[in-house]
Amino acid sequence: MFDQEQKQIEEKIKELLQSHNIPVEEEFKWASIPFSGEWGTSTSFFQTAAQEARSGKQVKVPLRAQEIAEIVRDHFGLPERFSRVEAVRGYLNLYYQTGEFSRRVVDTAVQQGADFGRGQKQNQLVMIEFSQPNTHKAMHVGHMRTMLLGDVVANILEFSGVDVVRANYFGDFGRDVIKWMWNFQKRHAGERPPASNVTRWMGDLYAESTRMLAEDPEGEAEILEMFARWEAKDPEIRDMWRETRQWSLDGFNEIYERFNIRFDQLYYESQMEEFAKDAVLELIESGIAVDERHKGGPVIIKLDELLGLEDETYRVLVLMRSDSTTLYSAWDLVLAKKKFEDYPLDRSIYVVDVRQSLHFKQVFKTLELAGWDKTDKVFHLPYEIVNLPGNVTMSSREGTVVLLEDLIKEAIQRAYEVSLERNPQLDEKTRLEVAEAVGIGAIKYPLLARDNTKLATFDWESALDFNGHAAPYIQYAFVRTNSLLKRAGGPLAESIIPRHELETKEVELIEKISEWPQVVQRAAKEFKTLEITNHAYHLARAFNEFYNTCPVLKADAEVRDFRLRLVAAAQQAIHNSLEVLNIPVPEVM
RNA sequence: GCCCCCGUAGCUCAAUGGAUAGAGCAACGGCCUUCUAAGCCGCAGGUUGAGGGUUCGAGUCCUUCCGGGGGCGCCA
Repeated sequence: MFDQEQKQIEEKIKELLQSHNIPVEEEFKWASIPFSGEWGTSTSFFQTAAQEARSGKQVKVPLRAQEIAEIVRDHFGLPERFSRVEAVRGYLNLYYQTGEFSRRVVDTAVQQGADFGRGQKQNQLVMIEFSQPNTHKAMHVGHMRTMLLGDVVANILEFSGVDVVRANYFGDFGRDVIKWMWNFQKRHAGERPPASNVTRWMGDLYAESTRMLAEDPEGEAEILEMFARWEAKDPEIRDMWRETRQWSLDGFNEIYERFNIRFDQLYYESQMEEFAKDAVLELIESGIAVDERHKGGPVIIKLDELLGLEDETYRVLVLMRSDSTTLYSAWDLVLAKKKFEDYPLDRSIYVVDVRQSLHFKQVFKTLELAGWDKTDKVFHLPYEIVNLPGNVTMSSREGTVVLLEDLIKEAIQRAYEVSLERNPQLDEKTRLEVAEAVGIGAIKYPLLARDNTKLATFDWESALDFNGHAAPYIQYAFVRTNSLLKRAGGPLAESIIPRHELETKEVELIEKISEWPQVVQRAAKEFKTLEITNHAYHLARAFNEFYNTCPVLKADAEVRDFRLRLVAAAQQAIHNSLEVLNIPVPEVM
């Protein structure tokens, strides 16, 4: 937010160093000063000193860094709008004239409103593929991570200035789907799904199909036959498939709506499968894939051999079964290209769990070998899965799942109970809205606040714990800002330079608000939702501390006017961070 | 066998290679006739799994171990 000042100071420092025959760093790193009640920016001279040492000068780096910092301090004077400059342990610390900078931070947040922190348009188009549920199965807590990660990374990129296409890729056919239909036809012909909780019903029938198959000696053959009819596009089977698939898709949409997640582009595995056979044949023709079907084997690509690698690295990719049906590796080859045919993409991101890392390495390498020129634009964004206590993997087949529907229901119920306790006089309609917002936020937050590479373990107790570092804490801070501004009534005062000595908590809050734009950029660069949750939490905490220390409505007129503007700025920053996280923002709690 | 990830306070997790490694939970002690206590303050808690290396500087990068998890030819 203070790029201009930093640039100017950079230039001055460079000149100064040059005139002292001290080597100049190409790039300046600016960081905030560890907080001590004042607020400012700092840079260090360790690298410069180290460069001197390397060029043969006899210097001790830390001492020399401090020396340089002092030289700069002494010859620098006080830059405009700064209150003081100090040289400490190799660092040059520049303290802001808090009044002027505070005004700018507050004004920026208030004026830019919903756009506060939004990056400049970059003329870049990125596709993010996420969620990828399998139809005819339930949606469980394990499916939540890709949904939330994909959705919020998309928001982050969008907010940072990139154009985004949100894509979903449904697993809508295959053996498991046929198995479901086989059981449905035998035991549930003519039935319709219930009005709500569709995915549970679909999941129950899937589990039943697994049980029934185990005790039905004819089952295997019947399923194979049905699969063959599906492949032959038998109208009866295709109709049943389309209809039942839609039930699943409708069920998924219930959950997406609950989470406020939308997609711009839907892909289906069945769609890719149609083109996959030709793609595989081409790879055989071009000598990349090896056809072992004549000896009862599959069609494979021996990647390491083709690349002349001694160590096992890419291993072998199987594209087609010995019975000439294609595998998902082949579909992914088709889809990767199709995305770029559909959109002029600069980047194509796959949000898929870490267990598929090798798969994507293989697919991308295969495309490269086949001469596709866009493999530098495709990127697998892996995340660790959600387990159950005792390192139990969630599996529809094993029945070791916590259904997403149940979690959502429980979380909202719990939020409702807490609301009754905390704020009894709320009317019923509002309370239901609050419960929804708090419940949904509470289950989203923990996964977004965890590094993608870290395994998550689901347990009911912590999932329903709304205390401390959690979404309700941030939502509550927002509600407090809201309450203050409402009570104050009327429009905010005009832009104000505070005349009073700012309280530490005020300065701290202003600093957090000022950091928001750069947090967005860093999160976008690293695809890290964690950056946003951390910052939202820090904003909320800074506000809560301010709230407890600094009277707003009861302060003297001038202080009150400034603090109300500060509250509005904090509100905006908190609001925008929750928006990016796609966590609901309740007006009251 | 080859490859990937994780290891930080009692527990769950943070920390663009930068200054004194921070939060929450749990424990203990305070703060509601004062802007909503889903809050705030205090207290305590650490050989960052171990060794070696790179660097002015390492929880962070490299390397060797140890412990845990995951992936590796016809599931997705």
